[in-house]
Amino acid sequence: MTAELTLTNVLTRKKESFEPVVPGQVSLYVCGPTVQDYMHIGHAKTYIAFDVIVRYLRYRGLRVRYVQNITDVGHLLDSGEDRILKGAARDRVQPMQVVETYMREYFADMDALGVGRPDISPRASGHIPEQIEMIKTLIASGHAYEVNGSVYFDVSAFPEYGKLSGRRVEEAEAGAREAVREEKRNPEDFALWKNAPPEHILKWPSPWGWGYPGWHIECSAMATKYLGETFDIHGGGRENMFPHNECEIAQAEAATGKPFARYWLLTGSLTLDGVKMSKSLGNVVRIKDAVAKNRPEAIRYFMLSAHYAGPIDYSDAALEASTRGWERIAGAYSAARQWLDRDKTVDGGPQTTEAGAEVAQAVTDLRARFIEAMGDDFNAPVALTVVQDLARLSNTLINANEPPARADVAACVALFDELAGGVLGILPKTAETGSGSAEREAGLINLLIEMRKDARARKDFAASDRIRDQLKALGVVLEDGKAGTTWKFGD
RNA sequence: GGCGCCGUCGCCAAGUGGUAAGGCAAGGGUCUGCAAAACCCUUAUACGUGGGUUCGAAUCUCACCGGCGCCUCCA
Repeated sequence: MTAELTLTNVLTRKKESFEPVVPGQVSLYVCGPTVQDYMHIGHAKTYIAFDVIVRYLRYRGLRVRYVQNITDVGHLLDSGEDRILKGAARDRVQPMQVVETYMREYFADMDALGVGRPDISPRASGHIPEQIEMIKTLIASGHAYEVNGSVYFDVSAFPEYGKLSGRRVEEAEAGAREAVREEKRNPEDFALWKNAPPEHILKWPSPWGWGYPGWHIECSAMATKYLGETFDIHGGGRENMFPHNECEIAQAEAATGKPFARYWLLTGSLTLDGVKMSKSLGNVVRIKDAVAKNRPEAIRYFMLSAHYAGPIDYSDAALEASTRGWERIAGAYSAARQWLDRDKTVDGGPQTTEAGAEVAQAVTDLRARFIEAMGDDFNAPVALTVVQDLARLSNTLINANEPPARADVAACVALFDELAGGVLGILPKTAETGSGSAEREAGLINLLIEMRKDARARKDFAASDRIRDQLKALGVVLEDGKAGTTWKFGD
């Protein structure tokens, strides 16, 4: 594949051609979740976006190392203090038990959404020595200073601070408590290490006494540890651009003297019915609840229907519309697969047709359009339209008056698997080769379809409608097409 | 207040200098025992508003209006 690969680099505010540090390989770091509560659909947007980006890069033949951290310490212990520590005290559980619980929930949610696991999921609590080392380096180079057992980054010692978010130092405002604020030389300085009050449960020994790491140092330390001092892509949600991502850059570049991530990809935010989700408004939709009400593939379709860098508004109506759009693709895929299965046992169609060359060319064109769309800053919305066009091609083929060639239908199915399945991950899971019971189920349904076919042949429509209605009550929908009856799960 | 993103058909959404993709919804048609699905046709002379640049702008520029995100933990 030689199609171009460009992406919008937030750091330069330009669309650039992607050139990895090591040709053929991609090092990617994405800011992961703070595991202190159930994951919500905003997380789903970001991680589905990077899941598809990683799938596409691999599809293009690149070797990807995908690192995504788990924040289980740090700022969690600061603002999350009441939640974690009070809750932990009340329930008499260790903070790490809380963290463990939600980390498992996070992975379960991602699995349900078909989001592939990162290659490395480093936890902040497991990299305290690395963080301490980096802090020591920063102190030695004059970029940080210690006060009362805490260490702060001296923003004035890093002139480039603000280059990602476009903010200038003078604009920064300290958000820390007054006591902490007074310790700092400048209000915009931020904590690398915090002295632990006696009531803190999670704390570690350090050269500056017992304490815990600051909010941002984990990402700098873990990204450079697993990807190198300079790596290719850093991703995350746009709302973390400042201060989190900005501080990551400052820490890492001040410590190593080298550029940190070369390309920054930030995802747009998700709103719910037009407003931001927040716990105080009580309008947070958890992933597990969304998955209970919608097909995971349809949720992916919805998230991919808008460009990753832009915003998206979640609502029941929007999900409904996306589900309909997804069903067209899933239906076309399912129908084509069933056509192939039937064709094996019944009278096979012609192996080639005059239209064959045309179909082959169409398939080639669709693949090229897909690769080009995704290669242009991962334009998934356009990629989806290519899959929609494939659905039209496939549907037209198997519903035509002239029976299609088996090879043509097979080519459509293969392209569905390759693009919609492999890269976008939106093909119905139930259509994949299933367990023994799934095959038995399919066999039973096909038996009923045969019996209904016989009933229709002798004009016994009461019997044929009974089969169709009863199956529908069981969640199996029959659809009569030109080439025979297909079935799908539905309501 | 500062930084940044955005405003394209009823809804969602691509397009970022060359004359408006796609999906959903709606209307008409074909197919069907009926139904569903599918397929075909129709639906923005128009891209928040007003100027400017250009042979030419939804695309560049200025102003204004409106929405959103961040500036405090947040994907």
